[in-house]
Amino acid sequence: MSWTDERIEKLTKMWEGGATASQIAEELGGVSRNAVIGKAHRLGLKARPSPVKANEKPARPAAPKKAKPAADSPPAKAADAPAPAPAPRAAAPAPSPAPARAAAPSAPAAGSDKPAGDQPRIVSVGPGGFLRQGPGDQQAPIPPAPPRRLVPAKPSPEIADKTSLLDLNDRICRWPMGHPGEPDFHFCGEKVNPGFPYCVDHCGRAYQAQLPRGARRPPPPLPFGGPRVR
DNA sequence: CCCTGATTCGC
DNA sequence: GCGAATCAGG
Repeated sequence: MSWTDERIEKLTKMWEGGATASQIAEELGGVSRNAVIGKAHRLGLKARPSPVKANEKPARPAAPKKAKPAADSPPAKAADAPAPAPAPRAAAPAPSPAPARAAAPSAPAAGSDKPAGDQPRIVSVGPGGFLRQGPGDQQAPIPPAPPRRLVPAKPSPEIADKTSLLDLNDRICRWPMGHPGEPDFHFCGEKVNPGFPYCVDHCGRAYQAQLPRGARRPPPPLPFGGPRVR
C-alpha cells in the first residue's frame, strides 16, 4: 500500500488522537505497526508518551545495533579521545510541580436528566417515533447535529463511560456513535423510547416522520455517518 | 510472554 | 520515502 493523502490524514488524526500504532495499522489496513510508526516519525509527529521513554539516559551507547556488513571504524582504542565526562545534561530537571490531573474528567455528555428548559416541550412520541410537540413548540424535529463522529471529550481519546457493544441491552439506545473499529466507537446508551431500539432523540432520526407534502428534509442522515470503505 | 514506541538501516 | 528488524521499557 502507499501513503495516500487520505491514509496520511487518518494516520495523523488517529496518532494525535492517542490511538496506538497497532490500532492505526489495523484500521488503515495493509500496513504494519512499524510502518505506521515510521511514517509518523517521518511526518514529524512523534512526541507521544512512549512506554520506553520514561526517562532520558545521559549516556546512549546503544549504537552498535546492526554491525554486520560495514567494516566498522577501526579499533580506535589506543590513544584516543579521553571520553569526556558526560556533558552537563538538562540543567534543570524541571521538578514538575505536580501537573494536577484534569479537573473535571468525566464529562456527562449525556444529559439524561430533565432538560426542562430550553428544549421543546415534548408532549408525546407518536407512531413511527416522531415527536409530537405542543402547538407553540414548533421547531425542526431534527437538531442540527447529525450522528457524526463523536469526538472524545477533550483530553482522553478514550471515552470514559462509553457504551460498548457488550453494554447493549433492550433498554438502552443502540444508536452507533463513530465508526466501528475506531477507538471512540460506542453506542448512544440513552434509555430507549419504549417500544423502539433507540432513545427518543435517535428515534427521531431513525424514523423520519413523513412531513406534510412540501417541506421535505433533504439529507436523510444514516447511522455510521455514511458508507465507509475498508 | 504480551504490549508499547524509537531507532536503525538496507532497499 | 519506506518499513522490517531490532531495541528497550512496561
